[in-house]
Parts: sequence; C-alpha cells; structure tokens
Amino acid sequence: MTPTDMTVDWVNRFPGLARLKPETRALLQSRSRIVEVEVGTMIFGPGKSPEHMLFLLDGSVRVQQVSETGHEIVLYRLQAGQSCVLTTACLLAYDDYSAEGIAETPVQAAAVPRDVFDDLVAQSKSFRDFVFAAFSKRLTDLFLIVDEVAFQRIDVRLAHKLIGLAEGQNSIATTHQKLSVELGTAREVISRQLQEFQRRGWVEQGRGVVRIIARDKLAQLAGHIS
Amino acid sequence: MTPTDMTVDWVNRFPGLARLKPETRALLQSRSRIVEVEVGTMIFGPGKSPEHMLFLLDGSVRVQQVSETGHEIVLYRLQAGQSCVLTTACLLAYDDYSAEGIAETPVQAAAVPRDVFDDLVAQSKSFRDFVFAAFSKRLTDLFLIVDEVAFQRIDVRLAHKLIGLAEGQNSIATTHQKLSVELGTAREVISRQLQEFQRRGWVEQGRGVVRIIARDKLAQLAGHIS
DNA sequence: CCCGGTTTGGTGATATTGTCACCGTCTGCA
DNA sequence: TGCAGACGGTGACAATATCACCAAACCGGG
Repeated sequence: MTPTDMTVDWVNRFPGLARLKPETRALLQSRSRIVEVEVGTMIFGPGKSPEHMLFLLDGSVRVQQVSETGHEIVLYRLQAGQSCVLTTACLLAYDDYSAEGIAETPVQAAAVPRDVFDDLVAQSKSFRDFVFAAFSKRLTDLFLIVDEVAFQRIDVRLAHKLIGLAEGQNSIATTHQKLSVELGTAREVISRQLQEFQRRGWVEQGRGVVRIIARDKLAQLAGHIS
Repeated sequence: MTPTDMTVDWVNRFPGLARLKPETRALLQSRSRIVEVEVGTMIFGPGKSPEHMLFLLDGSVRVQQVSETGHEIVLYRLQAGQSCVLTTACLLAYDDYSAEGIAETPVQAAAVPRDVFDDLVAQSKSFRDFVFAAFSKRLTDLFLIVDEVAFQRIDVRLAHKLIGLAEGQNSIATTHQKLSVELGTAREVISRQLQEFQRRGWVEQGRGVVRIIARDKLAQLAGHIS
C-alpha cells in the first residue's frame, strides 16, 4: 500500500468523523498535511508547542508528566483514530505546561492548521461533537488517574497495568523502569511487586520481558478499576 | 442591589466574554436563566448530570473525585467568572464519571441550555476561545494535580494548600478532615503535620481553625509548586 | 574473542505515608 | 442537663518511597 492509498481519504478512518458533511470532510482533507514521525520523537513538550492539531492515523503517542523532581508518570496514550486535543489545548492556553508527548511507535498523522481547526469547529456540529468528546474523554481519564494514584494500592495498579499493556498477548516487552513510569512509582517497588506476583505463580520474568501466567488472578486483583 | 441589577447584564462580568459581538452577547443573555443554588448543594455528580452549562456569577463550586473506597480528593474549584466546562463534558461524554461538584458558598449562576451553547460555539470565535481556554485550564490543572499527588511530599503540599486557602488572611476556618480531602490523604496525616508546623511555630491551631503565624516559612517549604 | 561501559534487576536499611483501632474533648441541641 | 456527633490525638503497624549499593546481562568497539 502506498502512502497515498493510506492517507488520501484518511478522514474515513476516524469513526468519530463519519458523520461529517461532504464539504466539511473535503475541507479537512484538503487543508491537512500528512506527517510521519519516527519512534521516540517528542511531538510536543515544554517549550515545544506544535502549530497543528494532530489526527493519529497510525501508531501510538505516550503522554506523560515530567516532574521537576525528575519523576515521570504516564497520563494517557493516543491511538490511531484519536486526535491530540492537548495540542489544541497548548495552542490556546496561556499556561506553561509540563506534559510531553512521545511517539511510542512510528507515527503517521494528519496535521491540521490552527485556523482550519477553528473553521471546522465553527462549521460542523459533527466536528464539534468529535472535539468535545475527545476533551471529555481526556478529562474523565485524568479524574481516574488522580483517583488511582491517590487511593489505589500499588499491587492492584500494577496488575491492572500489566493486563492493559498485554493487549491480549501473554508477553510484555518492558522493563521494571518503564513500568515504574507507567504508575509513577519507583523501580524498586515494581521489582518487589513483580517478585511477589512471580512467587504466587502469576507471572514469569525475563530480562526486559514479563510473561503473564495467570491472567485471571491478575484481573481478580485489579478487580474494580475502570 | 436587586437580583436584576446583578444579573441582567451578567455577560459583562466575564472578562473572557468581553470580546463577544453584540448579537452573540444578546443571544447568550436572552437564552440564559439565572439560577441560585444554596450552599452544600450537589450541582452535578454521579447519576446527576445537569441539562445546562453554568456560568458562575457568584460563589464557589468545589469539584472533587469520590473513590469507590470512600476516599475523596478535591480536583479544582470554580470561581465567579468561570464556566463549568465539566458540565459540558458530562453532557457529551459517553463515560460514566465519578466526580461531583458541590456549592461551597451560596452560588448564583447563569444556566445556558445545551443547544444554545452549541450555537454560540458555532457562531462566535470569541466564545470558542473562551470555552477552549477553560478546557485547557482544567487539563493543565489536572496535570499538576497528578504530579503533586504522585510526587510531592505531604508537608510541602499541606504548606502550599494552607497558603492557598488563606487567601491573604491569617486564619483559615477548616477542619483536619476537610484538609485531608483537599490533599486526598488521611486526617491523621494532617493532624500530625499540623502538629509539626505548630511545634516549629509556623501555625497555631484551634478547633476548626488554623492560624498562619509564619507565612514565609510555609511559602518557603511550599517553594516550587505552581 | 575480550573489554569496559551501560542497562537491567536485586537487596537491605531507613524514612515517609497510610491504615486501624482506639480515646478524650468539645459543641450544639433536644 | 445530658447526649450524639464532630473534632482532634495517639500508638501500633502496614505499605510505599528513598537511598546506597551490588551483580548479572547485554552491547559495541578493538
């Protein structure tokens, strides 16, 4: 498949944009530009606010908060089919912010200039609904993150995160360090919790890999999260 | 001052709406309804999503997350001059959410129906800017909350919160219990920290009141937050 | 192949914070 | 006046974070 095949009608690939009127769709299509981002690139971050709103066509962007103390915590991920409302937020907000977005995989996205975005919001009810739904999702997600960080035990959160990262597979390619950033805790804490899970026969560990042995047990512990 | 005096041209009282065109302003003014809410009322919450977007004319609304575990944490406050974007979020989001908004003081607000809100967003660039700026503020605020909860020490957070709640006064009418909800921690933790602050001569305590004696010391400890 | 630096993970000691189970005092009110 | 509830204090203990290390696995160059 050539890039053209994949991108010339990219709007079709967004379920949330399915209801756009033809003229709105044409505007979005014609005024956007396809960009490719290689893995590991910081797409936005402190002192790097982008000029465009991004619609992710392929790949995944990890958004994380970087504290002055050097600590990090993953806030959420953007997947294909989602738009980067935070980008828009940054363009509009007077605030300095401290979150950054990093391409976790090679990323393909449609970049929509700021003024086109504004036109679309004005013209299309469907587009407004799409944008506000995206904002809402972020807000409610963040509420849950706050709740989890403040009140959930670390073993419950780790079990939950392992199941989430596994995506149906049994093997997760990650390090203790990366898992600690996912949960905003220390590596040692992850190491000890994984040892405990292993002792119970729920997971097996290798260097840079965690294999889930008893998904049901992990799920039971994770229990009532989201 | 009669209610009419205060509310007939309420739009003027929002700096963020100062740039609205006359016709937009008239629409907002004519299609809104002034509501009064008595202190302690839950304005929105799980299973209680309001039909209108609120513009706060007077008073303060506390938005807090209520965990399944029964724990609570204050997320942010809405003050006069701000709009309740979360309300909009709730109206749009398919998600069930677990945050609630409570009137901390008697509240006066302009209620704007959902469809009028949508019209305004479509018609007015100024209104769009106002709405998106409000969303952005919430998002960036929440980023900071996550950072604080995950990585800041409790003494630093308490010092910061005391200064914030004092609003320039020296006396704060609150209880250890309420302070613990502000920070999403346990009452005992607040009691012990306040004892330590008192031992150092930074605060004095009475039943239901905390007096700040050495604001500079607290500020120094709070230091680098926001 | 070996070497040396880097990454990954393990461990004990200690500090901080959260949880639990109480207790006494104060306050408002019937 | 008496009493229920709110408020705050306290000790013991559990969970988590921090710090200071260590050893093994990996990786690239010579």
